[in-house]
Amino acid sequence: MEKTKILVVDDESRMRKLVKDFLIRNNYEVLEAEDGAQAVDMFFEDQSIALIILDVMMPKMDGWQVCREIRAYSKVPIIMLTAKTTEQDELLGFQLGVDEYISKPFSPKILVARVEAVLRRSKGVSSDNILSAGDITIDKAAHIVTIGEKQVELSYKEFELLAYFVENQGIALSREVILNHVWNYDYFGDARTIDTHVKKLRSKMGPQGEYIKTIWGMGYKFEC
Amino acid sequence: MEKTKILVVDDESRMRKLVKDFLIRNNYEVLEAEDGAQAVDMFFEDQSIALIILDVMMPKMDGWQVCREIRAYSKVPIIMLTAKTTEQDELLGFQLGVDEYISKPFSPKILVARVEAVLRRSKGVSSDNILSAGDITIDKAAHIVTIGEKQVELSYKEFELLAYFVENQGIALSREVILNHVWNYDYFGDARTIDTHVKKLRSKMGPQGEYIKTIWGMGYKFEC
DNA sequence: GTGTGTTTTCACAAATTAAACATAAATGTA
DNA sequence: TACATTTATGTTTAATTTGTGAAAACACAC
Repeated sequence: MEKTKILVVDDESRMRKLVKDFLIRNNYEVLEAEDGAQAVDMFFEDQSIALIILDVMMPKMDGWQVCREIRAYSKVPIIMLTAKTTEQDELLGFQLGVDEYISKPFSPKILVARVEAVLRRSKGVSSDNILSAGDITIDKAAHIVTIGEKQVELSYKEFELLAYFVENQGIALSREVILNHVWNYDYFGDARTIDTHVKKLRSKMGPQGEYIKTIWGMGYKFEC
Repeated sequence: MEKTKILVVDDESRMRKLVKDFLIRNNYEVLEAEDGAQAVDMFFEDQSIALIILDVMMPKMDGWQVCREIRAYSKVPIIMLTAKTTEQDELLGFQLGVDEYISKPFSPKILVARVEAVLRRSKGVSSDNILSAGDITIDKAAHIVTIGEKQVELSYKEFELLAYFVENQGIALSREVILNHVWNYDYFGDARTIDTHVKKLRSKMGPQGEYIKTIWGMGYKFEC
């Protein structure tokens, strides 16, 4: 699979390098921009940028302004780097559609964890009704699941369950939570019914069935 | 972890029960008030209420008035239940600081989704379940612990215990306190059980296992 | 009604974890 | 140092959770 592209915007080259290094070490592809104008240009030229990390403090055009311009056209996830986050900032950021903050100085682990969390969130919310994970494609409108080139025949419940897993990939889901979302809220059946569906899903999905991981004592998690 | 408390205000007990049921099934704690005065009283008595769901149409004091009184002192998120939302209503609500509307009749999914969205927003943008200490990162959503670059496989209890330690780093924790938080309050087993888990945690954590320090005659403390 | 496919329940085996126990090691105290 | 306590650790036992196959319940078309 293609590496995920991240655009890092900061006027300080040292900071850009720092962030870039962490991300590259975690298998991301990194583009750099040293000011807002360049960032906006790059973003509109390269449609495959999956995430933007934006420093707030920049000469000429500050991070908020960059955010505003990009948000006028795109819902791409944006993470803001701030010296320290005040409530004011958070409120402003929220109105502008910022997805996450990271306060400087930050640890590499936090940076990567936040990046992953934001990407995870944004994955589920694709513009149309098509979800995907690895080589699995789910067309919610047509109720069709494809793995690789081949279409997989799933029953209604199996489909709903898989779609829910993919919408929440990377997140550990308890049986209770799954029941509430995939079944109706007024369903009072046995939670073990999920196990049976998971079993059938795994067997129908072939090797990709292993994407559905058991979290012992907790529930399940979908992860490629 | 503590459940999130939601105050539901409606004069019709049937409607209260309906909303309450949905919320409880999603692991919220629900308080009820049957009129505005009671709602305001309850809110100021219980500081831990995280969200208020307010019916607009109520005898004596209507939802708008309740909202006004609460907003005079608090920024607690408020969701309004309306028969049908007119632009007028929205404008008024917006001025009063209403966070969200739900039109009756509503589906349980919509209710819970809105509640979750509002709570997420109110927690600040960065509401991700990521803890860290030194080079240890804990992603509570994904149920993943990373030390340095490497992922560590922990059992359910081990994960919960480590998360609790990291959430309370630097604080000396007695066995009793640990039992009450990581195990259930109604757990009456041997407190020495903790020792066994600490042992396994330390061994799985390698050198970082030493972050879990023994406080002789007292309990344990996590510190980098 | 019959037949077909789906969903749910159930029972039991397999896997995994949690708890208990026994003993060794460490710590604090007189 | 000797003794009492407390903690660490390796091992054993018990309990819990999950996987699986099969049967029962259900839904729906014919």
